[in-house]
Amino acid sequence: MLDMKLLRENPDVLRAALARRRSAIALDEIIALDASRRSLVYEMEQLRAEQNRASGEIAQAKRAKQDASAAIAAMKEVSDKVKALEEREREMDAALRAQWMLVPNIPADEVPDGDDESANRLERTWREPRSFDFEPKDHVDLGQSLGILDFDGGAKVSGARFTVLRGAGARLERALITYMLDLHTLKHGYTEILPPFLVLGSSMEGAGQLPKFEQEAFKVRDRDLWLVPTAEVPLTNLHRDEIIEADRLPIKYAAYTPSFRSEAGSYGKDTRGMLRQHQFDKVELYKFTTPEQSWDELESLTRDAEAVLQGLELPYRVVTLPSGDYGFCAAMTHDLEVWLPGQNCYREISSCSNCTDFQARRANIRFRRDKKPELVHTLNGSGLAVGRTLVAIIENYQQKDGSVVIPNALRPYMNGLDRIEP
RNA sequence: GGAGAGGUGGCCGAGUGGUUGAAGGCGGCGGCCUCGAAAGCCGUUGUACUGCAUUGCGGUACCGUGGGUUCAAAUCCCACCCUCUCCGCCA
Repeated sequence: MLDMKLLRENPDVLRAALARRRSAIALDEIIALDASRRSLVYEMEQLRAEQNRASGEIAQAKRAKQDASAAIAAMKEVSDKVKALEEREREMDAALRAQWMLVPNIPADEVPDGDDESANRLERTWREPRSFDFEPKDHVDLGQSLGILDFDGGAKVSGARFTVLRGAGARLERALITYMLDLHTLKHGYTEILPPFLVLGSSMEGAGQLPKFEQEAFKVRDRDLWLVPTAEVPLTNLHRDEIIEADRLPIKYAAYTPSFRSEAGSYGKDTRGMLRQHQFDKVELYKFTTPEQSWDELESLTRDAEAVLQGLELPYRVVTLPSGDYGFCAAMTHDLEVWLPGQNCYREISSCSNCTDFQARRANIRFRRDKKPELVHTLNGSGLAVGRTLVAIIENYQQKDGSVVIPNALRPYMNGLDRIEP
């Protein structure tokens, strides 16, 4: 949620920013709604002030055993008026809030202008893609012939976009989770969190998932509980409605959770394999910082995520998303894209964003350094998407005979196993 | 799932329907005292929105949440949420 002051004091700046973001929000409507609500509130408060004044007088009269029935009768009228105004104010406030909640964060100035991923700005590339002296297969063929990826089993048990991992494949997924958490907690100074995988609707709102992305999320029937689409949701809400002492910042969390996404609107996209699933494991990095720190912290968070790929020796590149391609809460996003030989392209494996104060305002997360509490900045990034990392390992470490070599860094987590063979 | 207790400011804890933003205490901040500190004493101490105003002075709201009664609600009524205790069930 943006600061409403932006709407009142700098509507043109806001309009330009939203245009840059390719957002089709009807600002004029919101501006008009806000103005009429505010004049209504002013009128109501005048009447309330009168009520309070008269109420004191009535109390005094009663104490002095004087008759106050005239004043009480007069106040009855004022009271009715206030109630009517309250009713209207409630409606207008709800309408205004509903619309304002749909306004996305605005991109930072440094974000390149452009519509979609073709306008990505390449920041850096790490390692050249490996050259094969045979035709590399994709993870589907490899995983099935190795008996570690069971797509039929996933479909049988849960339908489309679910995969069952077996044997060394399941072990590899678990090894990756532990490896990533160890790296971030032991080397990068993050505190490990294991949050609930079901959260309240209010938590989804606090993190910006609702109301806009309702159809993207899975909900428990008849209860106000949602399956987390990312650990970002519980992590954001961990400090909801808090005022954090400034010397505790930055707070850095690393959390493993599965992520549940309905992937509505992506029918026919990535249907083969396990690149796009309804459930995937992810280790998420999350930071609460001061406004001054947040841009540096975005860079270090991105580096922390990169360290996972470097540790696994997987070739990747880092891009900055263009203005028209932003997540709802993000002011700037770096994507990490890993090279997938089986797809012959780079694919997103992590998305690292500075949400500035957008989430913090919704979730009411502040810090105090002087007298006045100020909103924190929040940042999040995958460190990494575990399922896609598994895919990247299978495809990048495949051998001519169809086996897959285990990256050195993971062998301690695989009980010394150095290769998965049929 | 059954029975009971309770939710008040950063924390603890009072609060008869009428100058209650809310006693008291703790903590925090400022000061006195001291070579310095502790103790003691004095003072101060929320958030949001908003009007005038640019150190400041007002207004409104906020006592789990949402409704209701009333001229007036922390206080009365209703619903819901959460926490705790006991019983049952369960990994």
